[in-house]
Amino acid sequence: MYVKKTLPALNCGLDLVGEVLYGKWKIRLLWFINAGHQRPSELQRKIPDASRRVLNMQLKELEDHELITKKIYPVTPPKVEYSLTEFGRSLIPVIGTLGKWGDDYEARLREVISKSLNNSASTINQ
Amino acid sequence: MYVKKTLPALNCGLDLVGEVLYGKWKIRLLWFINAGHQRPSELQRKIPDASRRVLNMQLKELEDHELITKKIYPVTPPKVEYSLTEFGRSLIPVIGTLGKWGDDYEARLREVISKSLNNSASTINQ
DNA sequence: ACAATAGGGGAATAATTTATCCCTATATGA
DNA sequence: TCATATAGGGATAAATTATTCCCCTATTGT
Repeated sequence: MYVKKTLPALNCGLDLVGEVLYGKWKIRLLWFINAGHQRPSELQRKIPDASRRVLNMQLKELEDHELITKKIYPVTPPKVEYSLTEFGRSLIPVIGTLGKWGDDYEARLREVISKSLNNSASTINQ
Repeated sequence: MYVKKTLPALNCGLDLVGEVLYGKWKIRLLWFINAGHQRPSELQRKIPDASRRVLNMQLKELEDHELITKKIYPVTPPKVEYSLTEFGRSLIPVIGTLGKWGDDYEARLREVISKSLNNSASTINQ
């Protein structure tokens, strides 16, 4: 298992938020769980660009940070459901704000993102 | 220069936000620039945990994404000032929300973060 | 002549994160 | 018997991100 070699900086609130939210899919995981997609396979279908493996790992971290809980039903085939904790739920409005900004500026964002992608890649990358 | 090999997913607003904000120091850079710390050396002093190099790289990306502008004064020793664009300024309330959540739950966050750090590292890492 | 200041950039390397591949287990349906 | 669905983990490879080290510019002060 991988162990961090450098300790994170934890000065202000922003550092702390970064520590629990920094991960490519974490915000989306929280968002989808909140939206009622609680089972791993559902989440994987919702986020097809992420590998199964990394979703499990990030879910584990969210669980370690007490933003979600995992309930395992002792049935076959196995059934698992994730839910937001009270703590995790308190993050939802914050993520909502983030998503709203993204939606509000969607066109602008697509423009600047594709501009800077083209900028660095004249080379072929599929 | 490094060129991305996998294209980012850009489905919803959250994906787009992620694309421009995902970077270890970007949010803090925006925050400090907004707070009036506009010169590179100031920013480096404010964020001593980041290397000078990576701050320059992330500032460049923020500039490419049109969230900040860079003004170079033709003097010696050189003087550079970053400012938020109108677009970048629109992000400040969002970052504020994020930071407020971090501040509100500071104690709780420190607790869960250090718990999960200890959890994985029984090994020495300074 | 040399150091300090202010700002940067290239190359190599280290650290971290994500992806791929393959394996486990049980029950159901073809 | 074999495929499918469900959930997950280990090992390894690849991709990405960040750090370190060294170099360059020009001026002012010692």
